[in-house]
Amino acid sequence: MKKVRLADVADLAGVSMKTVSNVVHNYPHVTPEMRRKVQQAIDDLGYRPNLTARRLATGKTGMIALAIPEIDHPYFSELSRYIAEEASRLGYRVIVEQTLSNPEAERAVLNDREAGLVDGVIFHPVRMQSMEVARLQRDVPVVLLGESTMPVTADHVMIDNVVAAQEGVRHLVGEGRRRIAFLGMVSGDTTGSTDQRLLGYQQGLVDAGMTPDPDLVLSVSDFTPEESSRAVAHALASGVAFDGLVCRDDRFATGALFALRQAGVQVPRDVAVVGWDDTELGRWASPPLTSIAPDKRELAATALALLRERIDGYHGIGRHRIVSHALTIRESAPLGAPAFQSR
Amino acid sequence: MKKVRLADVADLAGVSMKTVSNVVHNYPHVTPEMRRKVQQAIDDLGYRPNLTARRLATGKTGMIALAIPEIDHPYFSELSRYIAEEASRLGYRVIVEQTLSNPEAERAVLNDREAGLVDGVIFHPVRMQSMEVARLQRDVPVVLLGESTMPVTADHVMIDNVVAAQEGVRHLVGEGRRRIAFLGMVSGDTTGSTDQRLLGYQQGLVDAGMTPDPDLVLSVSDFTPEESSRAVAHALASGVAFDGLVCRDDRFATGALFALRQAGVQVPRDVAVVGWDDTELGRWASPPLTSIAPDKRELAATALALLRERIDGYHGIGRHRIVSHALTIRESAPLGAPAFQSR
DNA sequence: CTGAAAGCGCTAACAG
DNA sequence: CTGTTAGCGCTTTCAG
Repeated sequence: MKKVRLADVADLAGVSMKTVSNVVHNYPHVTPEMRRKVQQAIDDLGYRPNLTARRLATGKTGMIALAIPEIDHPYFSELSRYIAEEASRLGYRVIVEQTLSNPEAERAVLNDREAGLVDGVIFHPVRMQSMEVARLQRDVPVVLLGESTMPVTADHVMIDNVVAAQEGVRHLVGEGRRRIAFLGMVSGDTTGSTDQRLLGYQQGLVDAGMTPDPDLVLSVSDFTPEESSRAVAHALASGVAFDGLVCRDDRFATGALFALRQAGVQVPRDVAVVGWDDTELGRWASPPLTSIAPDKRELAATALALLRERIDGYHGIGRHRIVSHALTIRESAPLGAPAFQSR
Repeated sequence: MKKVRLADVADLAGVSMKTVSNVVHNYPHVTPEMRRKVQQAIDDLGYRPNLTARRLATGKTGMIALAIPEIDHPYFSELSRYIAEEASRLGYRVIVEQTLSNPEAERAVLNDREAGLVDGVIFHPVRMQSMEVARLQRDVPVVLLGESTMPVTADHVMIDNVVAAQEGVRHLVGEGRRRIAFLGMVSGDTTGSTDQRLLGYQQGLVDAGMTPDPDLVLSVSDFTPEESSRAVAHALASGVAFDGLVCRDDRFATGALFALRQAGVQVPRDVAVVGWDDTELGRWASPPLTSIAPDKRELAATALALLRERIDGYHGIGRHRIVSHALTIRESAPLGAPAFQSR
């Protein structure tokens, strides 16, 4: 019961390796009788093709790497799911590379010490700068995710963060909010996702004829709900007054909801909250979060489509794709619930 | 800038392939001068070893598969994170296999059509029965996760569900709850995780001198918070009265909290709720969930340790490991908040 | 301590 | 439509 090879099957069936291979691959032109005989031998021997050998011979691994900061961040776990599903649809297996936002780990994603592991990489960098990505990128096809400005050498998929943030602000303004804060600058987040969201937030205020107030931009010391909660609690304690809040992501929004509740501030009556990413975490928050919803499925499909083209030989310049988003309205910032009136 | 091979490096350096290989692998007995020369050639050529070829030659892939129902279920995404971290610590890469609780997909995990993809598999089945696992399991080392009764042919890691559920009940009883319900029978969940939790729940009631009431065992039609919420709403509407609730997992508990809130039932005053898995979802629920907390890190470490031993040649009988758990107390079922008294 | 050569198991070009 | 054979790139005895 050991190591059955293609050649063994060929021997038993009394045919050549090529014929066995043809059967394994379901090639059309094999006589039914031949096919039967070979299949018999395969079954008898319990033969299964060795993937590694096949890869060596074909030069294709049938695998892609998905490199993300944290597997268990709700946004990334949900995105991973769609990517896994789409990949499997295209016949790829996915190997997950968790960078934990570690610069070295991010570098290792592109600067791999060995080759031939995967056919392509989908990479969401957090610390790595555009230039560095360009410099390190080698022969492996790469599609970048996330909101930073990306090098023209790589493909890139994102949503329009500026517009999305503007829409979030517009929604709050439309509901009568006049002092709208932004939650989540994080030091070390060098890729500019937050910057773009902040920019859109400011733009949204200007669009509404308001003047951005620096005091209303809240910083968080780390990418956790705990820190977000702390930041909001601190702002409230410091007397920063706001009736609307746009958050960098649902996790931060979750922490914010907690802090507001602790402080006896009612949502949405006193403060309307908008999250980002539309994750399950926000969907079941109390109150459920209104959230900017990137089309994760489309994101996954687009990323894989681009990657596939690269794998199939496309060598052109980097392409940028903007994927659609929506504002999912829920209780934390509902329609028709003007400030200071309970529903 | 194409395909630099080991042989090319050897040529340039004017040494044999073996020597280059020795340098690449940091073998001790190479003269410093030789090493320098070879390293030079490696750098000049930008050589990187081809993993696939190495695998073919060594027979080891350095990869393990993690097969779970859903990547984005909070419990599994958190578990995945620890497994990824531990795997990377041991030098393994992880490929994620999402079964979506599909029987065929689960079968495919063990019954793989091709060999040589991974060195081992960590598998959390949901639909597959013990017998079937035993029947399908082949030569690849497998460690099973989850609570079903598992075949003696495979290793298995779990927490003691019965005891954990008893503890959950005991906690509620200690806080003065007298009508404690259990939420989450799901049809099609054939592995018995829920069964064991239910058993522990019943045992816990008996321990406290109470009589299990079938009406207090709530069924859910699918593994989603939505359905859980619906089930609880239905129970409330039907006049089922309870002052404590043990949930099959945090997701169900989240749905339950929602339904209770909608119905104007206060948690924990009117109903104290205990979740299961201690996920971020529950940590930020409102109120934050008391939850049975499997030690996910230990779970991951144990599973990988067992798998590693198998990969390294252990061929003995299946080993069962019980990993520790705790009851994390939070607001949904706090200490010192007897029923019908607000805090 | 280094070099030569025989695999690892499969694919694919090329004949037949 | 089927058979032969030369790789794919690395590891690893086994001599030297």
